[in-house]
Amino acid sequence: MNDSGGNNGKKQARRPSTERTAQRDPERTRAAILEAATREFAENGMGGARVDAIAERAGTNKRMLYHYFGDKEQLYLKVLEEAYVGIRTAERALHIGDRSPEEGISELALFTWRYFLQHPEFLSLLGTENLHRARWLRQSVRLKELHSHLIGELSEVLEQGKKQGVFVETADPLHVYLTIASLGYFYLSNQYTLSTIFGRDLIEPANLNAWESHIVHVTLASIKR
Amino acid sequence: MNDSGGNNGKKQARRPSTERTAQRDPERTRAAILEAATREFAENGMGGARVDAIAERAGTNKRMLYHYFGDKEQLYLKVLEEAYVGIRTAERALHIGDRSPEEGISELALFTWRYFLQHPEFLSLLGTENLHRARWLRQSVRLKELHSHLIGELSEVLEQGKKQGVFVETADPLHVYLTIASLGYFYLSNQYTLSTIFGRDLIEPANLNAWESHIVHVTLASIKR
DNA sequence: CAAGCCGGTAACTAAACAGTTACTTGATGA
DNA sequence: TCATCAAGTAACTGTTTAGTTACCGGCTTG
Repeated sequence: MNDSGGNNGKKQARRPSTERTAQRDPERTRAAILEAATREFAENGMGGARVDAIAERAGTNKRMLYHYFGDKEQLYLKVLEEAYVGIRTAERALHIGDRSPEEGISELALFTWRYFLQHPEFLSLLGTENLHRARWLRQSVRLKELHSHLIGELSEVLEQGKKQGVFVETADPLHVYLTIASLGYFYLSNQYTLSTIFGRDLIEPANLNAWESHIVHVTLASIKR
Repeated sequence: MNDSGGNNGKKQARRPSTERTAQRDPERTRAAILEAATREFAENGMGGARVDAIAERAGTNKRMLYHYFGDKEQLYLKVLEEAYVGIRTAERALHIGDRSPEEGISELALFTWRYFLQHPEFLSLLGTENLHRARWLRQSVRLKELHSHLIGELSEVLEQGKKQGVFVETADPLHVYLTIASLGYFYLSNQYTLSTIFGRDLIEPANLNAWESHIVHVTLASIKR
């Protein structure tokens, strides 16, 4: 009775691993798990993502995942935080106040659109997090201060434009940002249902370029005097 | 040894049900399942929705769900189709060509915004379906013709506006619709993360009203000559 | 130079899950 | 008045899943 099965309630010794151990590299393993998790959560949502799939994608196993990140929920929050840090960091490098107000707004709109286009996983993660009513994001302490900078800088550009008489007095920084983000987010995140129901391939380069111009046009038209 | 458990591999007779059977009503049961499924899928996505939870919410059991709808995927597609039929049916009742072109566009924008506001489950279902790249919607035969009417009617309104000289010649019906839908969809579907990161409660009535006006303003500003 | 810690593996477990089966009940029409 | 079929119940099953445990081995340090 040395074989597997048949001994109730008692653990039995496992066969020792005979495979050669891969080179150790904690940082690499951690980063691989985070990247694999980003893809898995983006493709399948929080509910559909599989811990086994993440471990396999990362070329490691579940034990390491739990070792570095605690559990599935904490790993998910880490992924979400990193995604936000990514876009806000790139945004800061823009310095939209350096040129004319109109160019500043146009630059922000173009940046946002292109960032969304190049980071579909960011859009997916936002979608998943909102499905769950920001349940995990709300727990994050890191992220609240990350966003005041954006609104502050945008506010300055708008003020300058108002002073120069090119923007209307009612232009509001949050509204302007939400307008830019709305137009980019919806077009890209909903491209699959939209392409299906309207029978037009929205991701085709000609259509993408047209929408890019449209975003800049709409944003400026809504605030120009 | 007549008790439960202990006889391997062989089925045993089940105790007959002693509970009183509820009144039979196939239509009611079917409708209850569909409504419960709509809520469950909207709240948890396709991956997170539980068949047991749907049955319980509908006040019935899994057997009936499989009896009426085949399986989880077919039920989900039915829910999605009904959601689209719902908005497109309400939209048709608008007759946006009956007044001036400007009023027509404004009416469509207001209708879309208010419909989104009153049907959060529709937005959630779109989000889930797009996460899966319209995997199920693509299989639907019913829905493709449902949308040509919308674009057709919108196109007529725009043409009339161009003829009257109030709209620019470049105004495109799909772009106009996508603009309206973008501004409504993003604000509402992403309200939870947005409220969290910007520290402002977007669902507060004052903010909702401001955004409603904003949508109409932006849409018209983008096409007015 | 050995002891123990840290990075790593793979098998294991309890619970949850989609889907099925065995059976009951009520209505209808021949 | 009974055969038949549709509506309904609840227990069951095979599989998947998040999370755990037992064990391994190289590197660092006392």
